[in-house]
Amino acid sequence: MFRPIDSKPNFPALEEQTLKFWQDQRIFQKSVDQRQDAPLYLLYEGPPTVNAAPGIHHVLSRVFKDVFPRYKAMKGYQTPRIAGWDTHGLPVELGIEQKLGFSSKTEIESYGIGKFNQKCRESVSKNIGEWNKLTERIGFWVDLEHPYITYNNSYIESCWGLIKQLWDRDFVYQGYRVTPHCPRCGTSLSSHEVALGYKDDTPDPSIFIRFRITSQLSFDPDSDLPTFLLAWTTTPWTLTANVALAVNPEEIYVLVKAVSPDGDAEQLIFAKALLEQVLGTDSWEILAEFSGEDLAGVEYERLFEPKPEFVVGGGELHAFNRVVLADFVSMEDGTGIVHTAPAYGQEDYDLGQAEGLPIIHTVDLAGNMMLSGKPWEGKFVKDADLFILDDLKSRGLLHHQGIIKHTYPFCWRCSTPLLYYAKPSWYIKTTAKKEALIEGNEQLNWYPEHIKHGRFGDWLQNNVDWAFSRERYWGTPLPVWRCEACGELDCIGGFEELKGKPGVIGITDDPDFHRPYMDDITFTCKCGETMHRVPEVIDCWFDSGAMPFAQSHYPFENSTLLSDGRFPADYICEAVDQTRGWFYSLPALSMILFDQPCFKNVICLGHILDAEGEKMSKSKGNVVEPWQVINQYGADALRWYLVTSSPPGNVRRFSTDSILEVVRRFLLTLWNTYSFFVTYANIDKYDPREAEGVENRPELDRWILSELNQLIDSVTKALDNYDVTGAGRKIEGFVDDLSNWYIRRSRRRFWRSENDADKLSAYATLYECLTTLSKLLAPITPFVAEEIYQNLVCSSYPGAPQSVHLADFPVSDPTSIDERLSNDTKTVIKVTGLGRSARSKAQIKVRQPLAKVVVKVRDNSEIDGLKELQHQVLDELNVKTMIATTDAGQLVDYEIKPNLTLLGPKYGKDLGKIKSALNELDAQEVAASVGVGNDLQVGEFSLLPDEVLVSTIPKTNYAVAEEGGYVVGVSTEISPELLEEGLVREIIHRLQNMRRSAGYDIADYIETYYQGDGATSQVMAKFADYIKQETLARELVEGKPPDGAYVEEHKVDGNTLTFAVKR
RNA sequence: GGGCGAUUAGCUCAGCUGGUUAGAGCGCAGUCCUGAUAAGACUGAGGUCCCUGGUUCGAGCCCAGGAUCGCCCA
Repeated sequence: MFRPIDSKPNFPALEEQTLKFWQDQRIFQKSVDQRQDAPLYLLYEGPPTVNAAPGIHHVLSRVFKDVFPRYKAMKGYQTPRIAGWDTHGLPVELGIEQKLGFSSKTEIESYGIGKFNQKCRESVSKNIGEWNKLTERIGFWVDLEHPYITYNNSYIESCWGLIKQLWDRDFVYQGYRVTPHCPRCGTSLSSHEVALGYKDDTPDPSIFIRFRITSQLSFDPDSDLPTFLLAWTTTPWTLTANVALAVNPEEIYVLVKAVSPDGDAEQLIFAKALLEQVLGTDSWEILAEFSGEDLAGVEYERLFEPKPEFVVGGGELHAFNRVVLADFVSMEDGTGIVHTAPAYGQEDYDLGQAEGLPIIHTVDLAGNMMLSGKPWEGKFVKDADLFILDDLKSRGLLHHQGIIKHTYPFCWRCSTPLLYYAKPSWYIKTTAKKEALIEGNEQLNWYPEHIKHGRFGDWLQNNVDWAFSRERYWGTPLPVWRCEACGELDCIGGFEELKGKPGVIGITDDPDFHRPYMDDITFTCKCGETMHRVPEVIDCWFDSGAMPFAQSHYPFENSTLLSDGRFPADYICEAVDQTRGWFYSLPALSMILFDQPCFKNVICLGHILDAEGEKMSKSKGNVVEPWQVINQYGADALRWYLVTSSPPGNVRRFSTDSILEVVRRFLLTLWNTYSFFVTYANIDKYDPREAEGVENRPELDRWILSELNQLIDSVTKALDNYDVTGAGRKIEGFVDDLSNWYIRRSRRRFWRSENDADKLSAYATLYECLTTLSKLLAPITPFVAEEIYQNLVCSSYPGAPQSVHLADFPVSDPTSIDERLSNDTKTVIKVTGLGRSARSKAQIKVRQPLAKVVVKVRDNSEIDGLKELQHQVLDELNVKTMIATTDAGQLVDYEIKPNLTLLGPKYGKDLGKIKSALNELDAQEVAASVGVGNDLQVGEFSLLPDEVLVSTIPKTNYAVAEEGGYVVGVSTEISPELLEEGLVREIIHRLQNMRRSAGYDIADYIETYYQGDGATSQVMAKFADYIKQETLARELVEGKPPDGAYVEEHKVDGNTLTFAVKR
């Protein structure tokens, strides 16, 4: 006996029971342990940042992370999965800052770094609890009991070990990094914060400046006139830090003779494309034309001579500045010559690095000009602009000026304009491994594929060194100590190493590897003075990129990690915003350190928007709360929706209505087939063990088993190819076939009272479909799969695996696949659909039997197939005979068309003529002639039979429906015998409904009473046996019903009848 | 401003190498069927395949430009 089930399931409640079963029996544990000696299949869990509670988008990635390891576990792999939590970083700090009401770093420091970091730790620890709860509830199987947490000492120490390896191989250096800086708050802003504060239509000066050339130019015609490079900027104050002018090597530049706004003749060099925009349409003359490349190295006079201490880094400052080449120089606005100040722009800085240009700082962190003896010293940069312009004007270097309105970032806290400002920073020299990174990317399988050479490939092509230090508090401390006296640097690769340093002090018994405790540890330098840790912590992306190693405390433990099969991972999955985050930090570290990529396959998910296509955000209040969905519909419904609704890489719109649709269309359909099976199997006391190896199954059973085995094939292929959406959609199609064709067609086989071979075969077949489905579904909807498996398999087979997730994934049996039968059945389904359509047009209900159906199919093999299965057609359409043919002559008239696929390539432009000539011919004649294989003369062209397409138009003496080459007609004449039969069917239908209304059980026997006049009650008597059999009636009595009977009055075919039923 | 992606019915999505009348599910209206079904079948309404050009005998699909939305970067 199977456990009886509710035909109206409460999925969330069922899932809670399943969760409890998994926990009590430690099924996840077992699913990993039982494959001890099997090959490994590894997922790296990209650690979610636990600075807030999880949202629906986290459910998305966690479901996609879950499916493949579950699948591989059933395929025989060992699949350990370690959970991980990303706990460091600015978002966590900002949350605490907000809670404490701080707006600057000085406030944090006076509050105390130790106390501040403690708050950060408490905040993320609390969130981990929330994340654990949701992770378990959605059935994401990952080891939550032994997670890696980036704030743990062991994790931090691994990061130190890796940094030390980079350090020893000269991959770490100190340089500058240009960050958006708020001069009022005195702090850098993250890109997210910058995005909060862009303002359109910000007015700024737009100025054109002359730079006097000092080189001899090869293309300079002999002239006494002074020659200038003309450059453009919107930030005059940065001119004080100019070190180069950049031109685009691909663009055309010109030397023009012009009259200046002041009326003097002069020679100017700038981009030809911007000539009219800058100088207007006349008053200039082109003297020479050349490419930007020709300008490389041209030298010019500096506008301002910096004090020596202003030069803080980069290359040497030469007597003259020079022109350099840069692809990013655009012809959109300005002059095509870009003023370059590496201290005040990211592009400028990168260019400076590439060209070995010096870095000049003329502004302090408060945004004030440094002391230079000029009129603008000590002024805020925006105020200094005026003084600087005056100065340039007085020296004849300002060509002209105006105002531009553009988009500019402001501080989201205080609305101060942000300055791009180069600050000291530590770098990892990723550019040294750029080619290896690009090569490594070739070895990765990206889903969707376009990311590989698109977004991610481009990012690698434009690789710049990784600025990995942060001037913050809650993060892995950079393990570099510096001697204040001699400047000696020492990178520490582990805690033991630190403890062993000469003269080390400040180490406590129970150390915390965070600030400020690490800041307090000092040791003695070779020179005899004290070494202190530098103040920076590291980018939390380094933390996450280090997870393949740090999650195992490598290299301090697990020394064989890289060689024992635990590296690289088979699979990772995150959303598309990670292309420059984790998708990068992960291979960057493993390629640089170990020369190999650390994962093989990656699914890159699209983002989730709300039902209107708007981004979900707290301020809009359109954020979907995952718990609400799960509690209402269940985790399986959510999982199925996320997996099947759209391909993983797409942006998707999320609405709870769609979840309801998924429940109805898929989960309930599945449930109903399951419920149907259990109901009847229990009535018949069906035992699957008796039915093993049933031979000679009827074609309907062979058909669904053929479909089932094809399904196993295609699901396996799809999942092997990381296409879970395809797998899910295939399963959906099968469940639809199973429910709406197999079971519908088989119902009578299950109702029959005798237990014959046919019935046994039906049970065995449906049982096999359901148990196989439970395994196919296990990776995607693990809960309902478990429910079906437990009830159908475990109940009958005590020796079976304890859980569906401990079972093997089904393997297709090729001998069960009968493509011919599958195709023939497809034809039958098509034909019956058309038949019903035809009946519907003639308004003849299916209960009314008809004499004949004529089916026109596309070829002779379909005729054979259809004849093979004709009883299905007869039964479905309730007709007596079927005629199958390829000639629709008795149903339709003919229509002819040119076969464009063949004629197009052959006749090309003459196609138009052929088309109109063909229209002139008699379709009936052409059809007949072409049908027997004759060529066809059309105007001047002779067409082959294949080159003419013959199709049909329905005639009137049948009710006809047509689609895709099939034509189905049902005869509309109804004889008295057929009418009588229809009447009997109608009566049975009414009685069945009455049984139901009376609330009788399916298997209850009844007594039936009827009273009435005319033909209808005669029919009752005539077909009494048949009616009794169909409605499970012991007696059929004409006369008054006894007390307690259920009575209804009916109008059947114009006669009034009183029916009564009694148990 | 740059890069990547998307745009097909009211909604969610298919659509093969360019080929004849662009499909499914949901929703809506109607008819039918039902002894598993919260279901199913059929019919109908619903399409500027984002727009504009181009290539081609022929474009939802290829090319160019543009629009809108999303993401990443400025």
